[in-house]
Amino acid sequence: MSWDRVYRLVKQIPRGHVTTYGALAKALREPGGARVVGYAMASTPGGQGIPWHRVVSAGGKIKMPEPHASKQRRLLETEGVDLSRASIDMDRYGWVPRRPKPRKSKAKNKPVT
DNA sequence: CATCTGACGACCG
DNA sequence: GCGGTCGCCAGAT
Repeated sequence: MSWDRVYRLVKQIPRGHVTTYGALAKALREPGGARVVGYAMASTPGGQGIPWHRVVSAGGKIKMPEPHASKQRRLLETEGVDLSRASIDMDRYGWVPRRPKPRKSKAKNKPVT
């Protein structure tokens, strides 16, 4: 799993919606790589059009060192996401990332069956 | 090449 | 419902 894949998925998040690190990881078939996704966000070059603020932790809660947390909340509110609750209403704003294309590493020709 | 860290997730108390 | 611990994968040193 490369971060590049994560970035690509995050960029697909529609405005006004959010997803979770785990959801992205699962979308990439890496259920245990949730932290890798988060780490990828932390490493976001910035200015690359990557809406990292649309990515929250499981349950729709924002967990991250300030000042990013505050900034994320403000950005989400700007997109119309209701942060009034203790956690974001994933049932309402939760967006499920699509499978980009589960490429099996190399385009290895499958020997005729 | 081996070891530590890290925008996390799930479970236990 | 909240805080602490272990496990997870990939990168950086």
